Amino acid sequence: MTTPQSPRSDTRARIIDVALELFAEHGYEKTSLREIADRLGVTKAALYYHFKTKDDIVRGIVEKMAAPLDDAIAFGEGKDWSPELRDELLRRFAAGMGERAPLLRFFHENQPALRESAAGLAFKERMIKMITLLHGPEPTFRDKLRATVALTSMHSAMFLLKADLCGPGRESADSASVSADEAMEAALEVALEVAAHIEPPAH
Amino acid sequence: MTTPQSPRSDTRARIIDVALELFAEHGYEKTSLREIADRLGVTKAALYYHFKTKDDIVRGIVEKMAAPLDDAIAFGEGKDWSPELRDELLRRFAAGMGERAPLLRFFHENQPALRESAAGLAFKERMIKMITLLHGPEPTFRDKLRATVALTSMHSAMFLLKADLCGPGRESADSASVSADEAMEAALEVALEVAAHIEPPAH
Amino acid sequence: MTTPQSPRSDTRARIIDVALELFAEHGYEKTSLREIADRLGVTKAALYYHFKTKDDIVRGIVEKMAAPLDDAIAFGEGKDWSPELRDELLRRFAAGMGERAPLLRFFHENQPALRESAAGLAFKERMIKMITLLHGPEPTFRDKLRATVALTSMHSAMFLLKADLCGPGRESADSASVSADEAMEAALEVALEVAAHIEPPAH
Amino acid sequence: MTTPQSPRSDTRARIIDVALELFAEHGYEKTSLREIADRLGVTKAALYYHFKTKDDIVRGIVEKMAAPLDDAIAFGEGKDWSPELRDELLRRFAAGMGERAPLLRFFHENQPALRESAAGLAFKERMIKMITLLHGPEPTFRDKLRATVALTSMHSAMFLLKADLCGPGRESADSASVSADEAMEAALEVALEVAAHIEPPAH
DNA sequence: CATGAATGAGTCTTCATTCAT
DNA sequence: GATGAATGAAGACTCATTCAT
Repeated sequence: MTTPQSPRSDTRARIIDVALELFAEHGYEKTSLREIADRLGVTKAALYYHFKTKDDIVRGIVEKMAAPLDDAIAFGEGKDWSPELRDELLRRFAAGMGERAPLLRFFHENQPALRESAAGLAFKERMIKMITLLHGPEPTFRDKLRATVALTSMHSAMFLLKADLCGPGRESADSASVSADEAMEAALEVALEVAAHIEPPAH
Repeated sequence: MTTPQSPRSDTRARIIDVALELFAEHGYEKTSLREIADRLGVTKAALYYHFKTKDDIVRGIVEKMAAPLDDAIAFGEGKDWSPELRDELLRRFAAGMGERAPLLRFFHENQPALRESAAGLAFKERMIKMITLLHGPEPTFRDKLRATVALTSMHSAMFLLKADLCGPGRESADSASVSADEAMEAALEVALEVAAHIEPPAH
Repeated sequence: MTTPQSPRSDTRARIIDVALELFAEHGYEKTSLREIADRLGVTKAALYYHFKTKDDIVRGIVEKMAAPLDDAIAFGEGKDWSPELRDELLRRFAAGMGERAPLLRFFHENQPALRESAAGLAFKERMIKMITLLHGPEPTFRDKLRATVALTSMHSAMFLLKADLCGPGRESADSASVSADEAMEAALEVALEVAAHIEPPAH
Repeated sequence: MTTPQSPRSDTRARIIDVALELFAEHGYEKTSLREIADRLGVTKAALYYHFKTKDDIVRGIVEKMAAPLDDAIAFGEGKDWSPELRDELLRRFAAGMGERAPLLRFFHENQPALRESAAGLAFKERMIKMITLLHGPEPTFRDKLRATVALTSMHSAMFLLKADLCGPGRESADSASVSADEAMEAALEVALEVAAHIEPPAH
């Protein structure tokens, strides 16, 4: 069903890339199909050859970019919960999403739009699945929250990265020189810290 | 005729309340001035009597709702950093923002719109200030990130709260029964956990 | 009917002055009552105390400013046409309107608005009356046209005056230094030149 | 279905024609895009397919209609000034603009709107260029004014034509029967009269 | 595969005007 | 004499979407 018989055309893939970039940067609502089309050098109508609707582009984005998340979920599902599993899940999530930062940004910063979108909800389902895998069985609300917060640390790291650039004269010696990769590394560490507090039932 | 409670029309205040409610629920872009006006039983033009522009309503929201944040900042500013100060700041932030959850939701879930808004940026500045007070002097990037993540825990708690309600058949015994207040309490605890890892320079 | 029993309030007069200034500068349509009110330091509603409607302000302008025109018309009416009368009429028109340049500008540059305005038509009537007095009895179309063109020379002079300021690098030695008064003088001369060609019936 | 006359839609051209007609008749500000669209039997949005903005329609009008003016300017530019050149320029201007009377009307009667329009200023530049060609080198202010007044005679003729029709009971025997063509002829003659007074430097 | 042309619904915004106080 | 609050109508403009070619 998801495996196409042919490369599905280059344009389709380019639309997805450009759309995600713009959605992450300017937001879903503020990004018009014309902008996407213009940046690709095609007409709006061309987009409609590849996608039935604007929301369908989101579906395309999710389908293409959520693979690492699905892999992590597949890896965790069925296995018994353990601190090691928990940490491995976070590592896989970080590895997969670190390179797909725009997707996370899009997800976190466009909830209102995504809430009304089938594709958006599908991605949210995955995030929630990931959360449940992280906190394991019989979680307290606190545990659920720790799992959730751990998953958001990546996005927070990006927020910080952008914020430091704009803020006037607030560049402490070290943080100004942090690269995106280093930021993601730090995000994983902090995520592990948070998750470490998750207390499994003492069976 | 419509029972005016106070001599000076309270319409302005009502606009702010309704607008924040709708902005948080449906998003800034998806909330039209017509919706706000309708829910208030006035015409769109009435909104323009009180606010020069849609974005100006955001400014109004921030000005009215950011007071607790400002108080917390004022409390922390000038004081020497200490773990106690850090925790007290978080407590004050939680106390102030817990009751203003919609504001936080609006802030986190509408970044694209807020990025292009003077009022939005003003609020962001406050959040960043709060972050710097939390991590104290000479922070590592990790410390900054911990401060940031701590501040987001409140919003994550709300995300969880909503997610549990909507998600189909995923109500684990305890979390379904968590009240908003309990959630905020948990959020504060997790925030304190995260912030506890902040390592001050060993002067 | 036009003679008020009292100074009619200072505000009324100030409204008229400011309105004409703005109407001439930015045009009738582009000038909002708010602009007029703001510049006067009063509220829009205050304007409505003095004038029933926006168009009524135009009526006020005409009533206050058209006096010199009426004087010239009164002077010419009833008298037998002669080249001397014609020239004297032009001189009086020039003397009266030179100081009321904004009125002429308003009239010439806002025809579309004035065409739909009772007050505007009233002023137009006066201009047409002036034209008929200028060309005298049994005019050819050419004569009428000469009279018309003569009356427009004042406005053309103002057009030139403004145009020279903006045009990039087009300031020939003499014209750049022309004052408004000199321009009006020149306008009268050219008007007399044009009118001189009017050929009266050789009775 | 609606009999498309030419392969490439002629809608753009029709918009320009209808828009100029309405702009000249009711004024730029008072003409809404809905009116233009309605008269063409299309929707407002269709206008926006062809023109980015209302002002862009003006640009379209000028680009399409100013050709004769450009031709006259091209003819005059570079040539040494002489009374013959001056008169030939006027003749060409009259020939070109006589058929485009609405454009002149639009220009003269909508200055406030045109002053704020790039397209409007572009046309004004041409008019000013035409003026400078007419008066030749080292003009006195009077000469410039004569050139200006000469160019306005066409518009004054139209003013007269319309005035006679509307004015109540003021139709002198001959002028009522003047056709548009005759009026333009008269306008050219008067223009030549005015321009004849231009005094070139006695080099 | 893709475009050119067009639509319908809706957005923010502005304005002249009104009226109780 | 004047204001504060509000309205109704309208305006320019944008956008996702459609469809014949």
